[in-house]
Amino acid sequence: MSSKLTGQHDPLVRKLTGLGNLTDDDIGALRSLPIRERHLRAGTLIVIEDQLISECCLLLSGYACRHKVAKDGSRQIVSFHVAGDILDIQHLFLEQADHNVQTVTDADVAFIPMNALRAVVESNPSMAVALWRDCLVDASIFREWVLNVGRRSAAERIAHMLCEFAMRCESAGLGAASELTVPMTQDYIADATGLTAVHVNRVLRHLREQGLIEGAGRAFKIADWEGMRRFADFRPGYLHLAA
Amino acid sequence: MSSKLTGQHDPLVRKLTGLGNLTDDDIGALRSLPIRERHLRAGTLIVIEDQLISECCLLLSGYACRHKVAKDGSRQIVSFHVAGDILDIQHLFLEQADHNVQTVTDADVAFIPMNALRAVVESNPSMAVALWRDCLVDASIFREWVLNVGRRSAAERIAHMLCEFAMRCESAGLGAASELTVPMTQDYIADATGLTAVHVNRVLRHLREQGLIEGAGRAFKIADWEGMRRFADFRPGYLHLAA
DNA sequence: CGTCAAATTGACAAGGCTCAAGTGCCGTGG
DNA sequence: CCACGGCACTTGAGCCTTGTCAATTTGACG
Repeated sequence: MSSKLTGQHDPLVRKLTGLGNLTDDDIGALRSLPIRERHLRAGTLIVIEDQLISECCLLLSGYACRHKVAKDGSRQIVSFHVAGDILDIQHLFLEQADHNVQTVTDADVAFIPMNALRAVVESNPSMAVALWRDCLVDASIFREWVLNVGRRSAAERIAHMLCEFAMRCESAGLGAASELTVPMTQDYIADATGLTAVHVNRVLRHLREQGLIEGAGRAFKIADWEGMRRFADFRPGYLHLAA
Repeated sequence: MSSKLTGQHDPLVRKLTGLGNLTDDDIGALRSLPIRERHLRAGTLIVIEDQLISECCLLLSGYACRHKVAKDGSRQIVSFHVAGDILDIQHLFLEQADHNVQTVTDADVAFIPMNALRAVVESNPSMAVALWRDCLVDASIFREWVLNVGRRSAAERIAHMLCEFAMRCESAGLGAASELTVPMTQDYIADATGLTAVHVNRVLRHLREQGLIEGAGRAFKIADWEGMRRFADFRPGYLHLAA
């Protein structure tokens, strides 16, 4: 189960060293965390609202999202996640899940017992700071999403979401933002922006006509990064990425 | 400046003991934090986006909000705060502000040097857990706001926001949720829900006609708590209040 | 009593939703 | 190798919720 010799922990180590200064000791502690690895098909639910959580889930490859469901059954995605992201670190100190976590594509995930993680946090202050900082960045992104969904037009919302997603992929080491092909369906984009899939489709056509994105159907990418950034009012300070 | 003898620290102590088990030692450390107290008029900006932050602001009385501004100048409020709330704990580990903080009413606030707070966190693990937990609850509320603004009708949004606000006031010791008179103007409600003030006015009239709220003009309160809860789909689990 | 911010109301416009039909793509099974 | 089924994408027509603009009223306070 434990695995000091393989590279399973690498995405996590990469992520956390980007968040703070980890000592060799910290990294050793990270690498000795017990891990249960799983391959999941697209659309698999990992965390379900109201569940009691005892394991922390780390995304090793693929994409995932967190979402909540309204009274009428409609879904609101509250964040997307890429390789290296910790999907439910909030359960370090909150027992009960307040939202669902689901894979968007096929994905490899690693489960770490929350107790083991709590133990590492207690004995490694700089690890605690890195993880705490990760929580704070998460919260900052949620704030930007409230603005995005609350005060931007449909086209701006979608453009902003795409800019953020591309930049986070780039910073996770998945390649240049301008080369990324978007992995989610128009349904996912709709649920993330508070729109309907039909309207997302129309907006994407519009963005394509403006030359801001390119590529047909479900395989498109950002064609004019600077134009998109300006159109979407994307100011990435809120991602708090290392300079 | 320091003030072991006065009750200035009490709202903070109240808040944090609700978040975790603090030892006498922790509370002593809290009470010996240096504090600079100020009275602020309604509408005063406390934190401004992009600023570098060196002090933490605690709300002692009155109400405050955090907000972001879109390209076109429109404003999105991302959270409201009540007495006892820590307004910018995120700057414990994020240097730069990604949003503004502003008083909604006249308010008393206390500024604590961020360094002093970091020192307390380092030497008092249970304090760290309580503050970390506070950050996690904050984030959970932001997620709910994304759902609120993204997937609920205007009336449901407003009703939900009012339910949350009332319940948080109650849990902060400001009196029963059903007795609270709402302190913000229709402009604030609009900016918090992603609507216009005109439409908020129309919706409030509607809610009044339904008997869900009562009271004229700027002084109204929830008249039918159970009805509001049901109408707004308000399930307070996401507030992670102590049982 | 004047002033100013907030609330209120009406008429009209528009952005985004709903419903419905049709297309393209890909994996599966015969 | 082809037919089939399913899912995602695409497009159109009409409607509805909410926004815009503008005028008026109300209430608090000096």
